[in-house]
Amino acid sequence: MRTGRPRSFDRDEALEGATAVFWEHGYDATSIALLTSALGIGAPSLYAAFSDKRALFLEALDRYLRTYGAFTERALAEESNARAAVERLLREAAAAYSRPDRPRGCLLITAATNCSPQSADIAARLRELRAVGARTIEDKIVAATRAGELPAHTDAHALATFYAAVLQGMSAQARDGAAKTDLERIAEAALQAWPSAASDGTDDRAGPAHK
Amino acid sequence: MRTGRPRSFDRDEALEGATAVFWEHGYDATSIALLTSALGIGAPSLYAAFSDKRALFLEALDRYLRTYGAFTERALAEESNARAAVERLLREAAAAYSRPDRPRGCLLITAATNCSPQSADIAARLRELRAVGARTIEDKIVAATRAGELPAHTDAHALATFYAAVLQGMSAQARDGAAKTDLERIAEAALQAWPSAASDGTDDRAGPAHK
DNA sequence: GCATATCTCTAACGGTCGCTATACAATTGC
DNA sequence: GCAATTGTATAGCGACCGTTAGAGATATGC
Repeated sequence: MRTGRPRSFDRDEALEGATAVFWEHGYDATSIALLTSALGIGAPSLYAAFSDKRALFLEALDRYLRTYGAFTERALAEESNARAAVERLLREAAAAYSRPDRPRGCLLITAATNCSPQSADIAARLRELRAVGARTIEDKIVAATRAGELPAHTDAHALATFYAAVLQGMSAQARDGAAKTDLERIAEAALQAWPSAASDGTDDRAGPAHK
Repeated sequence: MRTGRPRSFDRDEALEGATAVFWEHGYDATSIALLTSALGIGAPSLYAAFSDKRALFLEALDRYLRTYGAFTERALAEESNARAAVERLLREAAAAYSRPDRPRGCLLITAATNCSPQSADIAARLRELRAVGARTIEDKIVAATRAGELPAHTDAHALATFYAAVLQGMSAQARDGAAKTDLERIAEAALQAWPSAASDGTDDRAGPAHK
């Protein structure tokens, strides 16, 4: 067994708590004092377990994406139909962003919206990860278009950017206090922009999703 | 004439500069040092002219809403047709959020997304102003519904919340580096959710905007 | 028991935060 | 000219920032 005085707290529990604080206040506005008081541990213990604030945030982010935020990848991977995947994505986001037992909105979207110049790299990292997510949606749409599920002239990039924007808007609305049903209605409205299968690419209603 | 040593800078120019800094970094992440170096004036001059950081922000916010952000109110007030008003609102937002000579996105939407507990009142104020904006859209939709411009069963609150979310999503996308054309395509896609005039309230395509 | 290893606590580091006292500069009124 | 008034520059306030040294606590190995 490992020698020395054992840690007085559960590391994963602390990481969970830190995730919640970062989720609520974002990277810059979360101070070490806020973290230590929320976790009930001293600063030296926190530093011994997680190196420093930046590393702790990145680990919390990673954990978030593998748990609370994993529904996005799952929806896109598990649904074979692209429209069903996006619908599930939006509906699960409506639920995930408004859960009463968790901070509202999405950590990936909100945690580094306002940041000082010295944490610009954190903001850049989150932006990059959001771009990966948007790209995953776009790839799904491209594949569906090739499979004939969508009109041949579908502008996958524009459509993916639209749904990425809707997710960001839903996160913002959740933070502004929107109810789960409000978010669900946003999701339903956004699905109206999905190009109809009957479209031949000249249909005005599907305009923005075509070139 | 006014006695004493004259101010060495133009107050309104300084306010303009401060607006840009707050717009870029948000309230909390904007330090006095960042402001004074950007404006080229000393801290005592800034405090003499604007009281303190909070008052300066609120004044910059007020100025922003009367200038850069005024297009929202204008679009809703000047267009008699609700659909035309929302379309103009979204298109002007696409342009306003991506102007190369200004910070990207919307100050009202982004300036207090991440904030420490001690600036919670600033965040609350911005949230309140956003709610007023959403309410203005909702009122426009209610009036249009009464005028027969929209189906009688139109859910004005849901539709207004959707477009408020789209604006927030467009602002986020602009901050993430989306091009003006990307934002325009988001606007076009969002307009697909507008209930068709021919709808009788049982049309599935207009579902989310009806009760 | 004792050495060793690891964690926790108190206290404090240098740096930056928002903000301001004080001294000096520049103007008007007379 | 000189008093009065107001802005600017330097320098520093107390508070908090992220972070860590040093001392004490608590486990294992033998």
